[in-house]
Amino acid sequence: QMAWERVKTAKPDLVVLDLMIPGIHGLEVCKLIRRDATTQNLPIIMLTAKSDQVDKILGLELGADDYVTKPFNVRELIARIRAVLRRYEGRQQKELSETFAFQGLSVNFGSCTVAVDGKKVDLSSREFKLLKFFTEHPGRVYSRDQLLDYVWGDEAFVEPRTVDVHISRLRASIEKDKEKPQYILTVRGLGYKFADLT
Amino acid sequence: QMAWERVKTAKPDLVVLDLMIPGIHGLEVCKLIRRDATTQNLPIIMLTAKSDQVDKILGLELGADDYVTKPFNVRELIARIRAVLRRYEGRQQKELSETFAFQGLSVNFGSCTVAVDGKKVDLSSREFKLLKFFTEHPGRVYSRDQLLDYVWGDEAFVEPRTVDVHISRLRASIEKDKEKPQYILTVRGLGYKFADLT
DNA sequence: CGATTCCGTCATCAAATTGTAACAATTCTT
DNA sequence: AAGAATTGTTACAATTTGATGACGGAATCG
Repeated sequence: QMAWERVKTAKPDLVVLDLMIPGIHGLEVCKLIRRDATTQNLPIIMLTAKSDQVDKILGLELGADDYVTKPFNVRELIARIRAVLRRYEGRQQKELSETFAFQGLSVNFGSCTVAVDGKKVDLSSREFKLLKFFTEHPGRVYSRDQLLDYVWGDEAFVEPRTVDVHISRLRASIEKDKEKPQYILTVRGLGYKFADLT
Repeated sequence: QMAWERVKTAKPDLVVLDLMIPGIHGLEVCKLIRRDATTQNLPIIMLTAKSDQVDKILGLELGADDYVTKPFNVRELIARIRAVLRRYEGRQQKELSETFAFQGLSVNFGSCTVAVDGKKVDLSSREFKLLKFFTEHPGRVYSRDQLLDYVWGDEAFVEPRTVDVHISRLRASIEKDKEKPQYILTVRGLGYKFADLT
């Protein structure tokens, strides 16, 4: 549908869906928005003339964030938009500020800090990026080349063995038992992985 | 009480107290919540079966934010939770928008003034905006480009390095120990951040 | 206007980080 | 157990990065 296309291309911060416009099935649009990964969390406010509960409940299950029933006050609509956006920003920030914690290791992605058993640890930016990548995909094995792709990026052309050196430095900073790493594990012949969370 | 423990550890945004659950004295929990400094302003909604006013008034004095009497409509409850949260966020925002203070640094957003250990400090407008942005997002790391986006705005096309210079000037004005900044910290390879409040 | 402040850029210096190679240690294979 | 393959570690040079002083132009204010 047109509306759906526009949402995909314009990437708005919030959508106000008028269910009463003839020819457009607002609920369908809502479903589409919720189905697509890139717009799944987009805030939606529904405008509806019927104040009966059927629509409301339907909307609820589709994940609208608020409703306004016609006839409505413009000021009220604006107030609700504000409220939804405020909530949404909070949500976004929360997601971003997420931290990772596992067996005494805690990583804060927002402040880019790392602590082991509560003690702060200093890492270089590359070490932090490496650790971040690992904690985002725990338990999965990555080859040196893959790590170069994902952590170093496309521009950098470096020897695969360089990864070893950085892993070594990272371990020196965060592993407690030098002999038996508990966070970043070597998978001989394949690469490295972060420990399974189980 | 158990409920009280849970509130302290889980740090919810809002509490719904059911006064009618046997064995739990909802009013007691409410008192406890209001007595503790960290939860003093936590929004509370009370569920009660008796619609007589005695309880309501009691609750009021204890500082509940709203009441719902059984039997109640789930939608009504949700609506009231939304309303209370909306009010509460407004309150919070107001509180936040007044002043910021941290380790001798105090920023007044209303009068656009800054003081260190009580001594007034003069900042240029850009410096103030920069400091304001940082204090509004303490602990979070921002790259130069992000700072240009958020503090300079979309119209300005400026070298990312310019941020360094402004940080340097800002530090010269507010940091006490030139060698070890305590407010605006450098995160090598990533950007800058305001100190963690913790 | 004229003076002053502010802003953006550049150059330079100091310091931290990074990549590499060489060597040591470990694990696997036969 | 010896040799081969793989991984760990160290040292060092090259590069990157950040701090700061200087300077010209723009904006502001009287």
